Amino acid sequence: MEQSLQELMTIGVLAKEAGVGVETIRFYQRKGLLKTPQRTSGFRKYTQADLRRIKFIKRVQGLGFTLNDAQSLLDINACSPETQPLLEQVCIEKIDEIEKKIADLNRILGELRQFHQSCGCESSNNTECRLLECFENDWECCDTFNGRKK
Amino acid sequence: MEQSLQELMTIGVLAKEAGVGVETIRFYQRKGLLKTPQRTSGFRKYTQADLRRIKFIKRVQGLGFTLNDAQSLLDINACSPETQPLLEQVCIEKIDEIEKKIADLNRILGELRQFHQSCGCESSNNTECRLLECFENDWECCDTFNGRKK
DNA sequence: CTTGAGTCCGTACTTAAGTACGTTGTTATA
DNA sequence: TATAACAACGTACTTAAGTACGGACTCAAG
Repeated sequence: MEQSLQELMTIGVLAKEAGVGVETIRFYQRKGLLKTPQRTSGFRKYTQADLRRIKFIKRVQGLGFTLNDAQSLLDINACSPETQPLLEQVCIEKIDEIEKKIADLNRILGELRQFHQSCGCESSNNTECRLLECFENDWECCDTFNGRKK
Repeated sequence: MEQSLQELMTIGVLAKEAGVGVETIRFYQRKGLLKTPQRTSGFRKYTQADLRRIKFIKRVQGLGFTLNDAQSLLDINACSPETQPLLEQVCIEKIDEIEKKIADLNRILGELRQFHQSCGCESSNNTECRLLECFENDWECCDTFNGRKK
């Protein structure tokens, strides 16, 4: 796992490689997401491991995790027998959270579709259907307002 | 549509009725989501229409819209033949957005479940499987790291 | 040797959607 | 009439995840 010294990157190169801004890296460091790198004459020097770490962060972030989540995941990075229960718990919690989110969004989606159907597009000559009322009472009002019975 | 004067509410009553804080109402007014109400001796007085408006805002907010979205929706409040295409477009865009979100979360969920299965709990003596690598390459690495072939 | 690009640092700003604070003014009730 | 409860106002604070700024420093190329 030795790092050949040739591959050390400046912050700018690392930023470009990782597809983030320089300031983002400084920010991550302030947050403790990246450990303080070695320096040569004041300049931060980064390794491939740092690059992997940032890519990891961006990836889990893209998966709906926060930076704090990412931090937790990084903290329990090695799946040793000790950290495993912790990791498992984090996973279970996150799975649960995402399942809830999906259920929520599906509910919203259903409601939106219903609204779109009954109020938005079908009836072209409805002067009575007002959005405010349509959004009240779980849309049961829409049909009435559109002059059609339910 | 006349408003009997008896029904005018103070900001506190309106807040309680709408299930929001007083400061939220002041904030909505500053944002232009509520038009400046009439006053009696300096105190804001609100109507049932204001209450409906706030309930509308909270409802569409619960549907995943932002306050700016709510503003737009309120602007095109009347579903007249003119505003209808606009309304329809807003709905379609939002439906699309939510569908994407759900698809994304489902993908994440699958990946997390897979990760949980292959890295998190099953294999108890894996010292090699590291979360970082597991999250790379869409987790195809996990099985390998756990010493099992795919 | 100079110039320009890159880097350093601390600090302030950004967006969204409020929440909290401190002071002053009004109203309803005991 | 006194006092508590409520209202008004402007301002500042909150969280998340950065982005921007300004002045100083360093490095590589011409």
